[in-house]
This record gives sequence, C-alpha cells and structure tokens, in this order.
Amino acid sequence: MEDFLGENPHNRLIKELVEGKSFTVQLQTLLKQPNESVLAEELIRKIWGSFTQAITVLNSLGNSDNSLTQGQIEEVDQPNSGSELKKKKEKQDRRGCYKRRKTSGSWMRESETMNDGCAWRKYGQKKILNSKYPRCYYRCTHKYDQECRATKQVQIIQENPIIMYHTTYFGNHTCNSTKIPKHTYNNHSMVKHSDSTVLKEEEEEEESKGQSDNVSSIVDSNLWQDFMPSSPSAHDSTLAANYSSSYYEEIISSHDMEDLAKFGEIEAIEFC
DNA sequence: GCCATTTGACCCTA
DNA sequence: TAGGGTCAAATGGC
Repeated sequence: MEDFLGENPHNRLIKELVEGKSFTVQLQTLLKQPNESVLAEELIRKIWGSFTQAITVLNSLGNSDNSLTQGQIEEVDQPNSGSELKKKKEKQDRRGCYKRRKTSGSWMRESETMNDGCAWRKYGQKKILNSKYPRCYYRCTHKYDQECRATKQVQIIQENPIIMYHTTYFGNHTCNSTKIPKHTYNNHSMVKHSDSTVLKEEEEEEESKGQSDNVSSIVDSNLWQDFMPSSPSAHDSTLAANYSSSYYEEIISSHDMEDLAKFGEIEAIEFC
C-alpha cells in the first residue's frame, strides 16, 4: 500500500475503502474474462490489503471499546493459528467461563425449519424469561476437529398455524463440511442482520440462506479464507465470481452500505 | 464403543 | 443479583 504518513486518518480510511472498491470493480470485470486468474489473484491481494489498512486506521482512531485487539486482527488474518494453545485451554474446566455474546456480529433467520444444511450439535437448552419456549444452543459438529467456532441459537417463536423458528447465528464456519455456494434465496426464511459490518458474517449469512434450501447447494465457508494472499492456490475464478457477487448483493442491501455512502465516495456496485 | 442429547452446575454480564 | 451462555457428566440410541 502507499505511504500514508502525515495523512488524516479519516481521509486515509476513505482512500483505502475507495481503493478497495475500485479493485473490486476491476476484479468483477476480470472475472468475466477467461484466463485472467493471475490478475484476479493480484487484485484480490490488493483488496485484502485495502481492507487490512482500513481496519488498522480504524483501530488507530483511539476508541478502545470498539478497537480490535491485535489478537483479534491476527485471528482474522490467520483463522487457524494458535490451535494448540486453544486445545490446551479447552481441556481445562471452563464451565461458565465465557463472555456474553453481543448481538453485533450476528444475524438472525426466521424459518419454518431448523434445518439449514449444516452439521450442528446441541450443547444446551435454557428456559428464557418471558418466553414460552426454551432456547436451544448449537455449535458446529466440527468445533474440535476443525476448530470451527460457529454457533447458533434456535427458539420457537410461534406454533400456530405453523411452527416458526427464530435462529441466531454467531461466528463463522471454518470447517470443511460445507459445499460450494449457489446464490439462491429461501422463500420461506427471512434474514436480519444485527451487524452487517463484519465481512465474515456476510459470508455466513449467505451460507445460511443457501443451506436452508435443500435443493440449493451450500456455501463454502472457507471461501473468504481462500481469498487471502496466503492461499492463492484456491482462487477459482468461478467461485470468486459467485462469492463476490453474492457478497456485494448483501452489502448493498445492508444499512451499512448507506453509512459508507455517507462518505460520498462509496456507491452501489452492480452485478450483472 | 461412539456419538448426540439432556440437564444441572457454574459463573459472567448487564 | 437475575438472566443467560457454556460446560461436562449422565444417559440413550445406533
């Protein structure tokens, strides 16, 4: 990335986001052309770099409550790092040792079925105050063997005339149990974001929508990891096209896109 | 025997 | 301090 020394952080942030957008548009064009995978990979690296810079700038703005720790940034950069340490910690008695989830970084879905195509394992059930039905807690079946930290909470919100489930998803699937995405929407479900600013949640929402339809295929949750510069071998341009298209459709529909547009620099990206 | 579910205990957060 | 999220022992199904 360019040298931004002496530049206003706000301007630098905008510059990084605009660059990211520009690279994305170029990538979109490239993906329509065959035999351009090398250039596409280079663009993906640039996009990744822009987002990384933007995160760094945001962190440097001094809001300690909202800043990511270095560990969190590294976790995003290298989702599978530190697994040995985690395994050791997990073997201790960690009962009750948790941080209560915040609604940000999660998303919700209401549907007639609990089945979303993923392999979930139930690990708890609680009666919720002022709620007629208990809340069930699920984690990914591959939590331990593949370090997948995705969890969800399922609660019945109505029984009549049909049973409706309210599902809240947390965390990102990092396991390999999912399949290749196809961007389709489930007519019987509705997805709501509580926070659409986090890139991975966008991806996972996409996943939940695809999986909720048994006919449609399932999102490969590692796709975004595959975009990382560290793993360029996985850059299948078809997958990238599917992913980038669906990802930006979600972004455009979110309120955060409006927030970004307030900068006067970001505009909706159209996909054909 | 392996794996998933149930359920009570633990304890953090609001 | 109550409510809620997670853990792990007990239990059951295959």
